[in-house]
Amino acid sequence: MPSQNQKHAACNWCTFSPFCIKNEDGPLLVKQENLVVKQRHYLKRKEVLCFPKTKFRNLYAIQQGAIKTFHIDASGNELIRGFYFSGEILGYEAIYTGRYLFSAVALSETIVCEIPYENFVNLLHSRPELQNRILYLMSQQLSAGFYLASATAEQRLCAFLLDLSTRLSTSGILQEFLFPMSRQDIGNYLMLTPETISRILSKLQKNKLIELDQKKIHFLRRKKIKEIADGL
Amino acid sequence: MPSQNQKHAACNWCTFSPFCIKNEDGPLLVKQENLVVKQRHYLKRKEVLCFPKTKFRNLYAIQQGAIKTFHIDASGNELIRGFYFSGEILGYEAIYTGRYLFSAVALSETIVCEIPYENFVNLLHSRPELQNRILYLMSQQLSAGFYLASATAEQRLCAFLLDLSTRLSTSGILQEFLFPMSRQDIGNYLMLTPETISRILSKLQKNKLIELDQKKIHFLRRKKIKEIADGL
DNA sequence: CGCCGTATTGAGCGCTCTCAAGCTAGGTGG
DNA sequence: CCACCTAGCTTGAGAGCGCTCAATACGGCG
Repeated sequence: MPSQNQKHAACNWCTFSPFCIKNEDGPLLVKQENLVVKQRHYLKRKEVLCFPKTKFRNLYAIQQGAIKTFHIDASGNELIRGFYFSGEILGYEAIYTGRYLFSAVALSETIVCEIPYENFVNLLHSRPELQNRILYLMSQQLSAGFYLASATAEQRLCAFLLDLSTRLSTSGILQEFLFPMSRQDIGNYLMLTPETISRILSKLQKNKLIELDQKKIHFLRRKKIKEIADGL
Repeated sequence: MPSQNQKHAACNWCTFSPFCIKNEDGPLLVKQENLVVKQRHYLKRKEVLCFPKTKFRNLYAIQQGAIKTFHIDASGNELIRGFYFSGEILGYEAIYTGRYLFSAVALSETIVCEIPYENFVNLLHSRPELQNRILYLMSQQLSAGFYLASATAEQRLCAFLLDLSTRLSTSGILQEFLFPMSRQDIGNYLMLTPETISRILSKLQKNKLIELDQKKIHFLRRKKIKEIADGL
């Protein structure tokens, strides 16, 4: 379990922070103005945050760690809908149906802030200046993962690597990071098999565009990777 | 140009109607409480509604007709992001960046209601009860096109056909409708070539699951189509 | 150390693409 | 009214990318 004396630095870049009064001690239950009640959950790897078809009650802000959302199709395949990292919000899709559409599980030890939707709505009503912020946040998610439409496996994977490198960094762009998810997860997300992911990563390494060491990836020629992602 | 004396029946099922006072005569400029000003635009086939990178000012409600949004990638391919039909809203993605991300063009003669974003926000501030509605609408778009992740061409196309049949109907589900877009557009949207679309449609017809007559499609065995979409 | 989940690498197959040739429907002008 | 033209659709043959199946290697953890 992550140490509790980290003063929750992640809150500083959480997209939800305008809705949230920071508290450095980080008690499990935080009550502020009776409006947004946050309860922190500490999840172990593979622990489930929510199940599909269960009633939608909370949005979740990822404070630390990583979450994947997915559902299992009729053939038993796991279709990954998205990844969520520090500072990102999960759950907007469920507002529409009133039920969660996907499973959400932790990819590593993860801390999430639970945001009861009812309280969230009440806060929005009482503080309309926050509306623009939430419109902004939801709009942002509408254009997420645009590169999934790219034609080739190499294009999609390169775009995904660049996407990860910006989202996993807390400030600016990283030339080096650790994959929070397995090759299998990457493959499911990009509609490819883990073998294909592995082969392309090996090829990128052979061509000196990246360096790989297990979960660690280091960009050697980011610009070239961007070109591949954009389709030359 | 569509006749103007249709009393705008489309407004009845427009998802945006809670924001909008209906007016049967349909003047080009509608002012209501100085809040949401709608200007109706009559677009001809292939006419452009907005360009990528231009400043975001308006949301658009499709009153009649059909719109496609797309952008051109570095290789010159047209990547289709979505289709919008009667009663649907276009433009949420642009809130985030403040600029339109895509081109939007009419697939046929189309009437759109222009909704200045600034007025829309003002209305939201003054009538917080509409907030839930807009959260609902944006949430809905977050799960649109989920079937794009399906593995095979046949799965994606069958899911697309079912999606179209519900969205093109104004009430309930249609067993018969006209394709508003070309095979090429369908292909671009589903990451397939027009030849593949054509071949699969022919195969579905040969197997007596659908009947085809040019742009017209008729479902003979909807349940079977659903099974294919779901991956058996 | 031995186990098991995950990653890598290889060989062969099949789905979808590419390229190319007809086909159909709608529009235009004589 | 018909000949022609064009754009979009259909159909076919062959190629290639990514999948399947399988063997091996690696690494964390008991």
